[in-house]
Amino acid sequence: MKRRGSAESKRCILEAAGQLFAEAGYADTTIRKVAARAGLSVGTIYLYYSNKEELYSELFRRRLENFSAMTEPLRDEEPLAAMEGLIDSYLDYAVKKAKLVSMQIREHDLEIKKPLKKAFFDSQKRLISDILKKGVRKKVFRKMDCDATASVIFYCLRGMILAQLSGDLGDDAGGRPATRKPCDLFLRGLLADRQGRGEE
Amino acid sequence: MKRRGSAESKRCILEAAGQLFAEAGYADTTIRKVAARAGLSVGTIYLYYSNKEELYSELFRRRLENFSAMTEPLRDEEPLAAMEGLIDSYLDYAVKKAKLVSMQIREHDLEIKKPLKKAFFDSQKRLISDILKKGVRKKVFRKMDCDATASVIFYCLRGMILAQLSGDLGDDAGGRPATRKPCDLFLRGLLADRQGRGEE
DNA sequence: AAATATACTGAACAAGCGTTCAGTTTTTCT
DNA sequence: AGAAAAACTGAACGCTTGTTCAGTATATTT
Repeated sequence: MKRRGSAESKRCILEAAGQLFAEAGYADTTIRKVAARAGLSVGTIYLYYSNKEELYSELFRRRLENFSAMTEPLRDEEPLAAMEGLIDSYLDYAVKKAKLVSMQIREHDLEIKKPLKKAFFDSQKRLISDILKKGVRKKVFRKMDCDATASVIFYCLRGMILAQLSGDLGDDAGGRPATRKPCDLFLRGLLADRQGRGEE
Repeated sequence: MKRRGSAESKRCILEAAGQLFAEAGYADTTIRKVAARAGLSVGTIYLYYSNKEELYSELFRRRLENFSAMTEPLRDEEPLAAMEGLIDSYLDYAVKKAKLVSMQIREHDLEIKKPLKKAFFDSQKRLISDILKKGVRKKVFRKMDCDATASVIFYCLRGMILAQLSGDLGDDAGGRPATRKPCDLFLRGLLADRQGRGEE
C-alpha cells in the first residue's frame, strides 16, 4: 500500500526524528528508531535524506529559523521591555524544549552545524545590539560598547538556559522560571545611572 | 617485561584517557585508543578500571577538584577583586582547556557525572554567594538576594565559557580574553548605587 | 491491460564498540 | 631453584550502528 505521498512521508520522518533527537540525542537516535516511529522502513528514510547528518541538519535549520522569527519582533518594542522579552523568550524556550536544547548543547560542536549556528548567533547578537543602541539613544541605557555588550548578554542568556536545564532555578507558581528577578542583574548593569529599578 | 608497577600504570592510563577524552569526546574515545596511547593492552585497562564509565568518572572528579582548589582562595580577597578574579579564572580555564571544556559540555548530561556535577555546582555557587555577602556587608555591593544572584552569575560565567569556545570573544595582545571589559556588566549590576566604576 | 513511474521494504554488510578470559611473562617470596 | 603472586596480553564474543540494494507493491499513464 502506498499510503502517503512523498511530501507527507518526508514530513512524518522529520517529525519522528525531531521527537527522537529531542528525547535521546544525536548518537542514541538510530535510523531504525526513526523509521519505526514514522511508520516506515529503514530504506525509505534514505530515499528522502541521504544520511543521518542531513536529516539532523534539516531539523536544526528549521528550529533556528523558528526561534529567530519569534524574537525578531522584539526589535520594535521599547528597549527595556525588549530586553525583558528576550530573557523570557530564552528561558521559556529552555523550559518547553528542555530535552531538545539539551541535545543541541550535547552536539554543540558537530561540524555540520557550524555554519548554521554562526549565522544564528550573529543574527541574535545583532538583534540585541540593536536593542541596546536604541536604549542608549533614548538614554534608558548608559553609554556602552553595544556590540561587545550584546555578545556578553547573548552568552549569558545561553548560560541561563544551562541553568534552567540543570533544574537549578526552580519555577514559581505559574510554571514560569523564577529567574526573571535575579536577571535584573543584567538590566541593572545596563540602565543609565541614578535610575534604580522600581521594585525591590 | 613488567616495566611499570600498578600505580604507575594507573597513572599512564589516566593521562592517556585524559588527553583522548579532551581531543575526541566520550563516544569517540575508545578503550583501544586509550590502551594504545598508554602503551598497554586493552585487557590491562580493565584490570584497573572496571569499565569506561568509571575511567571517565575518575578523570572528571579530579578535574573538578582541581578547579575548586584554584578558585577557593578567592574567598579571602576583597569582594570586587574576588569577583574579577573569578571571571578571570573561568575565562582562563576556557582558553587553556578549550578541547576539554568542549567535551564536558558535549557530555553535559551523562548520568555518571550528575552527582559530581551537583556537588561542584553547589560549592561554586556557595563561593560566589559568600563573596557577594561579604561585598554587601562591606557596602561595596548593593543589597540583594545573594544566593539567587550567585546562581545567575555562576551560569552566566558558564555562558561566557561557551562564548570563549565559540572563538567569539577574540583576545587582546596578551592572549588574555578581551571579555573582561564587557564583563563589567555584571560588576556594574552588583555595585552599590552612585558609585560609578573608575574606568570608561 | 500493459507499461512505466513512484513508493516502499528489510535482510544483509561492513565496521566499530565495550568487554571478557584463557594464557603468558615478569617479579617476588620461600 | 621452585612456587606463588602480580602484571599484562590480544584474539574472540556479542551487539549495535549507518548504509545499501535487489526486490515488491501500489499508482499513473498510455
